[in-house]
Amino acid sequence: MQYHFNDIEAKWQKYWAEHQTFKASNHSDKPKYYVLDMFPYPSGAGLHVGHPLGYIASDIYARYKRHKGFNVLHPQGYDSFGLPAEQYAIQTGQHPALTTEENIKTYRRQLDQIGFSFDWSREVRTSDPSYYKWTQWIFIQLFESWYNNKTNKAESVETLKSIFSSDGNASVNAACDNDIPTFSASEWSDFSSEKQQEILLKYRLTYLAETEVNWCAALGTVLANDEIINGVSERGGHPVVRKKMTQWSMRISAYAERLLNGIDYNREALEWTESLKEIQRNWIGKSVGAEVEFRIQNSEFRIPVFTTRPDTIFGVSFMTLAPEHELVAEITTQDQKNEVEAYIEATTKRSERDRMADVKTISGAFTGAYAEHPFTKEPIPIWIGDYVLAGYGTGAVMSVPCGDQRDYDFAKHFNIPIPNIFKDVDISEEAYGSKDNVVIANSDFLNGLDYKKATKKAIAELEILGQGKGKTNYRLRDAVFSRQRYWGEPFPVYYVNGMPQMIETQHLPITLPEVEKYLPTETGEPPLGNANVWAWDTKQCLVISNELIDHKTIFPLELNTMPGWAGSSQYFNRYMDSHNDQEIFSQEAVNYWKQVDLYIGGSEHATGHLLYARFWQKFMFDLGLVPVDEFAKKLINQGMILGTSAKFYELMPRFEHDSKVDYQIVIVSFEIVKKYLNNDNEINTEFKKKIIQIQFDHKISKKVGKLIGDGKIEFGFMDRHVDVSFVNSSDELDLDGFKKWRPEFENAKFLTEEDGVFKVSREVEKMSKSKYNVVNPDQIVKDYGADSLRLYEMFLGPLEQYKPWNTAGITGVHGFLKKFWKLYVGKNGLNVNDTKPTANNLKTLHKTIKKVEEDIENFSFNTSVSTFMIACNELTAQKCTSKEILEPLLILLSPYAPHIAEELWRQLGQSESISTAPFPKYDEKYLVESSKNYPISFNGKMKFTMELPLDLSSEEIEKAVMANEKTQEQLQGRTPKKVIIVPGKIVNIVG
RNA sequence: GCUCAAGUGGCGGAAUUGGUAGACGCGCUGGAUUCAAAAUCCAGUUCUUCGGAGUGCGGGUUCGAUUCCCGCCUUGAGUACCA
Repeated sequence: MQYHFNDIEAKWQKYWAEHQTFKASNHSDKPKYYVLDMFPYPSGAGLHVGHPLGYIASDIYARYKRHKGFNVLHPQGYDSFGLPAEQYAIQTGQHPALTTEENIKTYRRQLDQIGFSFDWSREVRTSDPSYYKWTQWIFIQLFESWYNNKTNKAESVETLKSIFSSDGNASVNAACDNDIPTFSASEWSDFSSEKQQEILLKYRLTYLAETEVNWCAALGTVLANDEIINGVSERGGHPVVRKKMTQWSMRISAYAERLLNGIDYNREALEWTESLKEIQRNWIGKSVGAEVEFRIQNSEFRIPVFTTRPDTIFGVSFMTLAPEHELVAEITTQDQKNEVEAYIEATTKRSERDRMADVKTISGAFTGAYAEHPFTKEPIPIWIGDYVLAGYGTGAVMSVPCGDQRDYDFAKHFNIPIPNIFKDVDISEEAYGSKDNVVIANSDFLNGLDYKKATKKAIAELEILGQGKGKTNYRLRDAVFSRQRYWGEPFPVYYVNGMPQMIETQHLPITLPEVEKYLPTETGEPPLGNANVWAWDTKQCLVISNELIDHKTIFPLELNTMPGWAGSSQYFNRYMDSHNDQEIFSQEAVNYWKQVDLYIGGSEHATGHLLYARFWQKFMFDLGLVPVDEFAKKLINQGMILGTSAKFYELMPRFEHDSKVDYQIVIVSFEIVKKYLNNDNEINTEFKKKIIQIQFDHKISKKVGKLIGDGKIEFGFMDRHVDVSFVNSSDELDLDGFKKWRPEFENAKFLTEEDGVFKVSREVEKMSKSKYNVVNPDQIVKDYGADSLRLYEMFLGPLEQYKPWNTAGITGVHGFLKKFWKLYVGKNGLNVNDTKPTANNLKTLHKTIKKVEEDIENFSFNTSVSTFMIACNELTAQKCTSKEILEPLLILLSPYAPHIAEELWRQLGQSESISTAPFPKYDEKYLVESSKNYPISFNGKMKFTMELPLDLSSEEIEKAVMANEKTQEQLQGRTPKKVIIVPGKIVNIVG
C-alpha cells in the first residue's frame, strides 16, 4: 500500500471536525494549558506559506500538551475590523462586510487543509456585533474610570465625584490632563452640569480632547504613533501631518510605570524575549529628572521645563520653546513679532517627514522675552526652535550648550554664549554630554559635586525656592482612539450639548449602520456622517433616523469608529467564554483559564497590540474582572518566512529632449548586466555601441540610435520583479510564459549571452503580491500533503529567525514521510507485529523520545524533524517491526505530522484518536552505553580514538591509554607532563 | 547616533555547565535500476599545493574555544532632534 497523503489527510480532518476532537472544556480535572496564536486579518490575498509558520508551531505545542495530559485551549478567530480589511474592500469596490465574509471563508479553507487542532467552536470575529458588544462595553468601563496615583490603580469615577463634593480636587493625585484648575468642594457643587462633565472628562481613562494628532489624508484618518513608521503611514506609506483635532484618546500613560514594571521587576510573570521587552522599554521611554519653573521677566507667566540634568542648571544660557508652545504668542515682544510669526509659519508648513529628514539644519527665532534664572536671577533670552518638540515634556527646554550637543549647535549658530560649568573639560569643539567623570564648576553651591550629588542638591534647592521638583517623564503618549473610517466598532456614545454620554450597557451592541458611501474623505469627515439612521433616542433606547434629532430626547451619535487594535486588546479573554451574552466572560471561566500560557505571533506588534493589550488587561485587573494582570505568560515571536524574488532588467532611456521618441524595448539577461556594468553602475562604452546597433537595426528607432550616438540619450538598467513561477532553479526565465504574462514585452528584444539562456537576478525579501514572489500553500498541500508542509516549515530553521522559503527542499521531508510509511506498511500490508524489540530498537526509541521532548519544550522544532529522520533510518536499517517500538513512535510524530500518525495509529488497531494518547516516557537505562570511543588527543589535537568501557575510573582510563601502543608511538619515549581525563568525554595528553 | 540580535560548507542550518565542528536536509558528483524518463536505492561531497588549515577579523584566558573575555568589521531589527 502506498502513502496516499491527500486521502489520509482529508479523512482525518473530517473525522476530527465531526468528532470535535479538539473542543476544550471549561471543566476538567486535568491541568489547563492555553495556547494562542495572534489571530489573522483576513486579507484578500489569502494565506501564503509564511502565514502558517506560527500556527504550525503553536499547534505542535498544543498537541504535545494534550499528549502530556493537559486540558488544552487552542482557539482561533479573525481580526476582521480595521484598515487592511477596509482598504481591500475599497480596492475591489465591494462592501467590507462582504469581502470580509469571503476572505474569512478562504482563510478557513486554507487553515483547515493544514490540519490544525483549533477549537473552532470558540471562534471570534472582531466585526461581529456579538463580539464588539464587549469591545464597546470595555470602552464604557474605561470612560467610567480614573487612575488614582495614590492607590496606583483605576477606580470608578463615582468615587472621584464624591471626593470632589466633599474635598474639591486639591488632594486628588490622578493621571489626568495637566490643565485642570484647583477647585474646592463648594466650587464643585456650584459648577454647571456641563462644567462638571468637562472637568471629569480630563480624568477619565478614555477621554475626548483636542490634541495634536497624526493626520493621514490619503487614508482619510488619524493614526496612533505606532501606526507611523519613518514619518509615513505603516499601511500604504502615505504622508502624515500633525493636526489639531478633537478625538477620543486612551490614557495609557497612566499605566506607563506598571507596564514597565511588568517587564523589569516581575520576570517570571512575563517570559517574553529580551529583545521584545527592550522594544517596549524604549517605547515607554522613561526618563528621570526634574521639572524646573522659570519666571518670565516683566510678566506673570511662568514656563516649566523638563530636564534630566538639573545639575547643569548654572550652565543655562538661553531657553528654547517649541514653535507650537502656547505661551509663544503671549511673550513675544512687538519688535520680534514678525520674525517669530514668520518662523512659526515656516515650520508648520513642513511635514513631519521633512522635519525628520533634515535634522541637521538649525533654525529658530528670538522672542525678545527674557526669563529669570532661578538662582542667579540673571536674564535668560527665550528662543523658539523646532528642535524642541511640543509633544514631549513641557514643550520647552532649559538650554545648556556646554552639556547638550543640540543646545551647543543652536548657540553656535545664533552666537549665544556657551558658559562652561565642567571642571577641566574642553568644550571648544563640542558639548560634553556624558554624565560620567564630570565635576561641576562655576555653579555656586554645586561646585565640586559629581552628577549624582549635584542633581540631588539642585532639586533640593529648587524645592526650597518652590521652583522645581523631581519628575519622571515618559515618551509613551496617550493613544488616539478615533478613526474617521467606516469599518470599525461604533462608539456607544451620543452627545448632549456637545458633551459625550455613554449608552447604558444593557442596550449594547450599537451596531454599525448601513451607509451608501463608506469611503474615507480627505478632509476627515467620518463616513458614518452619511448614515441616515444614526441618532440615539434616550426614551426608547434605540438607534433611529437622524431626521428626528431634537436635542431634547433624541441626540446625535458619535461618528468616528474605533481603531483596529480595539478588538484585539481583549479577544484572548473572550475565547475563554466566547458565547456568553450576559457577561464579557464568566468569572468561572476566567478563573479557570486565567491567562494565555503560550502566545505566538510576530514581533511587529511589539509597540501596538502587545502594549495596548497589556494596558487593557491591567485595567481589567484593577476592576477585578481578571485574576492576572499580564495576559500572556510566555510569548514567542516567529520569524518571517521570506520570498526569493526574481528580477529582470529593462534598458531604460533617459530622454533629455524629445520624450515621445519611439524606441526598441530591450530586456537584458542578468549575466550581461553584470558584465557590462562598471563599478559606478554605469554601462560601459562597448555595450553602448551594441545598444546603438540594436536601435538602428529596428526601423522605428533609428532616430534613437542616432541620439544615443550623439550623446543626447543616456541609458540605464531598471530592475523589475518577475513572477517566480516563470523562473527555474537555475535562475533561467521561461520567455514564452513571461511574454504571455506581460504582453507589452511581446516584441521586446531579449539580450542574452551566446548560449541564449536568459537569466534573472535573485533577491530575498518579504513575501508580497506586488513582488510576485508569493508561494501559495494550497499547491504545496496538493503536491506533498499537509504533513510535509508542516514538517518542512519547522525544518527550515529556528522558529524565531527570518528565513527564505525554497520549495525545492521540501522533497527531503516528503521523502522522510514516505520512508516512515514504508517502515509500517509494506507491499503486502502492515509490517508491524509483536516481535520483542532488540536493544538497538529500544535505544533508538528512547533517545528519540528524549530528544523530541526536549526539543518541544525548548521550541527547537527544527532539530526534532532531523531526529525523526535519523530514527526512521535507524529503525529501517534495524528492520524493526516491533509494535512496542513503532506504536509509541507515532505519538512522538503526531504533533508534527498528525495525519500520517493518526492513520498508522488506527491501522495498528487503535480505536481512539491518537491525539489524547499519553506521551511516552523515556528510560535512561536504554541509553546508557557500556563502552565508548574515546578521542585521544595530544596537546589538544585529536590523533586517534580508543574504545573503553564507560565505568572505568580516571586512573584506569589513564592506565589503559598509556599502555596503548598508538599512544607510545605518539610519545616516542617521552613522558607526558599531564594527562587530562574527562570520563565519558575525552583524554588529552599534554607534554 | 543610540539600543538589541546575529555572523559556521555552494545553500537552509546542527553542535555551548568549554571536550571528535559541519548532524539532518537541499544542491552537486558518480553508480545501480530503466528502452528512456520520473521515482527509488547505494556511495561521495568544508577547503587543501595532501604538510595541513578552518566557525566574520585581531588579540587573550585554557591542556583544549564555534562556545568565555577584550578590541574591531559586517548584516539585520528597533528607535530617532526625548532635553
